[in-house]
Parts: sequence; C-alpha cells; structure tokens
Amino acid sequence: MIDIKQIIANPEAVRTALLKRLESVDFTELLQWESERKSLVVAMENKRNERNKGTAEISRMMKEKQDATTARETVKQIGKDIADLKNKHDDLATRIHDLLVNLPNIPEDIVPAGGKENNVVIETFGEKPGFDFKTKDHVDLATDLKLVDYARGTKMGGTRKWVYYGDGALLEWGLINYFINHHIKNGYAFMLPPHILNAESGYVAGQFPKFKEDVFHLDAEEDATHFLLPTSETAIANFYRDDVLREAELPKKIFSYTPCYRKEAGGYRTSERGTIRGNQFNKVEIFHLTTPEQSEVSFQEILATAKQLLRNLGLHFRVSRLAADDCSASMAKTYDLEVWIPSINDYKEVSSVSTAHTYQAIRGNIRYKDAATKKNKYVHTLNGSALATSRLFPAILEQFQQADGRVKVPEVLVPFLGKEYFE
RNA sequence: GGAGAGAUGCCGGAGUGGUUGAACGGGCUCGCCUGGAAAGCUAGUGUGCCCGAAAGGGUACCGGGGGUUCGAAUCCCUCUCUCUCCGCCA
Repeated sequence: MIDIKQIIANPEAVRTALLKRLESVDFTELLQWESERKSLVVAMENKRNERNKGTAEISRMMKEKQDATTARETVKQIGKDIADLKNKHDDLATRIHDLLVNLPNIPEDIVPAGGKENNVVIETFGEKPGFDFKTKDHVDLATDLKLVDYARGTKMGGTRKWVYYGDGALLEWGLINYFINHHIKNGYAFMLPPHILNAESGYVAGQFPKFKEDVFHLDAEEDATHFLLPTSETAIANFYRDDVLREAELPKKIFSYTPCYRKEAGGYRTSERGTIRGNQFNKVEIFHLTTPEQSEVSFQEILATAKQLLRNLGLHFRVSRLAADDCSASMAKTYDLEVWIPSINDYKEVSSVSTAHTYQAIRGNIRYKDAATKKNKYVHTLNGSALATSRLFPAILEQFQQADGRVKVPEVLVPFLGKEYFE
C-alpha cells in the first residue's frame, strides 16, 4: 500500500508516476477526505480529554460522597458526541483505505510507462542454438524420452496437470536441488512454509484484493479464508508480519522452495502445451528484507543470482525491464528473465525479480528500528525466482537436443542425474 | 469432532470496574564504582495517531471486533489463536 503521507507530501509527483500504469489518477477527493479525517481526530481527542477529566471528577466526588448525578449526565452526553464523531471518522477512514489499497505501487523512474508492449530487453545471454537436423518440440521430446506423462496427469487431475517420472522426475528434482545448494552456499536461510495460507497473508503480499480469483480457495466461496499459495513469496512476505527487526540483522536473505498453485483460467493455446502453463509448478524463490538504502544493492544481487543460474545451465535467455503496467500491482520495478524455447520461437519467463519498496511492508506492518534515530521504519521487500522450473524443463530439452533424439544433460545437473544424456 | 483452561510490555508474571501505560522480577541502555571486568548502586527503557518550529502536550492501544457503563486490562457477546484431556487419523 502506498503511504498516504507520501501522497500528501507530493501529490503531483505520485500522480505523475502512477500515470505510467493507470489511465487516470486524481487525489483531490482523497486529500480532502484525509484533511477532514484529521480534523475529526482532533475534535474526537478533545472530547475524550473532556471525558477523561469528567470521569476523574466523578471518581473524586464519589470518594467524597458527593452527588454526581449532574456530572454523570454531562459526561454521558460527551460520550454520545464522541460516538458520533467516531462514526464519521470511521466512515472516512474506510473510504480512504479502500482507495489506497486499490492503488498499485509507485513505479521507479527507470520503469517505462505503459503495458507489455513497452517492455525493454536490456541484456541477452548466449545465442539461439542452430540445428542442422529436424528438431522436436519439448512435448515430443519429453514423451519420447519418457520424462513427462501429460495424459496420465490430466487423467488424475484434469487439464493443466502433468506427471514427472523416471529421469524426468530426476531432472525436475535435480534443478530444484541445484538451486537450493547454490543459495545455501551463498548464506541464505532456507524456509519451507505452509502451502495453505489465510486471507490476511494474501492481503499483505498484495495478491488480495485484486487477484483473488487467480488462486485456489479452500473454503466455500462466501467465507473464503484459506487458499493455496500462488508463489512462496506470499508466504515469506508474511513471515515477519508485525515484527520490528534490528537494523543490524538487515538485509535478511531467505529462500524457499514450494510448488505454486494457480488457476490460470482461460483457454488453451498451442504455445502453452506441455508444462509451459500449469495449475501447479515448482519454484525456488529468493526474498530480501532490507533498509531503503540497501534495497537497490539487494535488487541487483537477486538479479545477478538468477542470471548466474541460467548461465550455469548454459541456456540462451534474455533479461527485460517490464513496463509499469506489466509489473504486479505490488511492485515498483520488475525485471523478467526469459528463456528461449525454439519450438515456440519465443522467450518464456523463468524468473521475475521485483522490488516492492515499502508496499508490502506497510500492509504487513514490517519494520526495523533505525539505529541512528531509534525510530521504527518500514523495510523494503524484494523477491525473485531463482528459478521456476516448468519452462526451464522444456528449454533444456529443446536447446540441448541432439540429432539422434537424445538430450544432453547440462553439466551442473549431471551429479544429480548420474548420466550425461537422456536417451 | 467433544470437554476444559488460557491470550497482559523485550521476557517471566501481577492485576477482576475509578490517577494502571500498567505492580514485582529478569533483560537491555546510560552513568557511578573498577587498572579492567563482575558484583553493587543511580537513572532510563513500547507503539500508532494528533497539535507544536522545538521543548512539550493530548489521545489510543493489556490477542481482534462489538457491547454494557459517567468510567473497562478488569463485566458481557463474538472471532482468532495457544495449551491439556478424549475421539478420529496419514
């Protein structure tokens, strides 16, 4: 959530920045509500002060056995006045909150305005592999090499499900373990959170209220309180909810592994065959909690980590800076890492590295005590996939396929698979 | 699923309607003491919001929400969570 203080301090700057992702932004009403709300707070507190004094007076009179009937009547009326003021105040506060909570994050200066079409490719690694033989796509490769069973997956769970088995399961598990080992070596704390989260967690991470229909709810729709996490970011972002961290323990660096459960409602496309877009996929996620000063360094570190893993796998990929409206609502800046999939003739996202600035911290009340000023301040939260596997799998099969139908195992994964080729 | 108990500050733990933001103990910080430390002693030690240039003042907060009352940490309702016992169970 955007801090209303930031809007009050410089409404025009916030408005201009938000126009990069919204068609129109108007704070006139909001600012008016907020100033009304503040004067109601003053009025209410003055009344409460009166009541506190009156109450003390009644207490004194009672001790001295005086008649306090009149005083009681007076204070009773003050109580009613307070209740009236409180109703007006709460109504305004609700309206202000509703408006704020639906605003997306303020994009950083570097973020291009507009939607997807304005994304900027900033780096490309490796080259598109050239083949002098007739290539197969990932679905055929996975089927022929008996790595993934799509038909039995849908038999068990319906559309958008699949089964990794045999060497396919080993590849999937090898990727996950390779990433996990990498992060452990880099000093990250490993977290295995619950996959079932409550509504509050969805709100804090920013999935709710906007993206409620994209997740799997576990309760009857009318009292939906629990859902399956769509990314472990949702869980980690809530780990320190309502905490005050010491500045010395920042930046906190955490990673986790969970499946991600997403509805992905809508029609099927040829380009999304196989494991490209499913209801459940595996992801290793990195998360940082930092001071505002450390924030950009952390962003670069997460980005560098994701890039390093892809380079170590030997894949051709690119890095894009997303335009404002293509970033998730909670995020101020997002870079996507996209891997080349020859059969689709396009790049597919395998990692999204983002900074939420204080957007999630404000919702989750996650703060740190500033060592110099002794004041509690909101942390910055950053996250990045490192990495999601469901597009790596097809990319590996297709980019490393051989003329004889075999697929070469990336060197770093050989120890996990105990072989150099899928055959 | 059934029965009961509970949720208070950084921690432990008092407090069952009237100067209680909260006894007492521990921890931590500052200072004194010391060659240095320990012990001992002194003082201090929550957060949000509002007013104020500041000093400071006001207000709210004892799991969340609502109610009773002149007045609620204390009484009532409700929700969430924790613990104990029983049942069921991978």
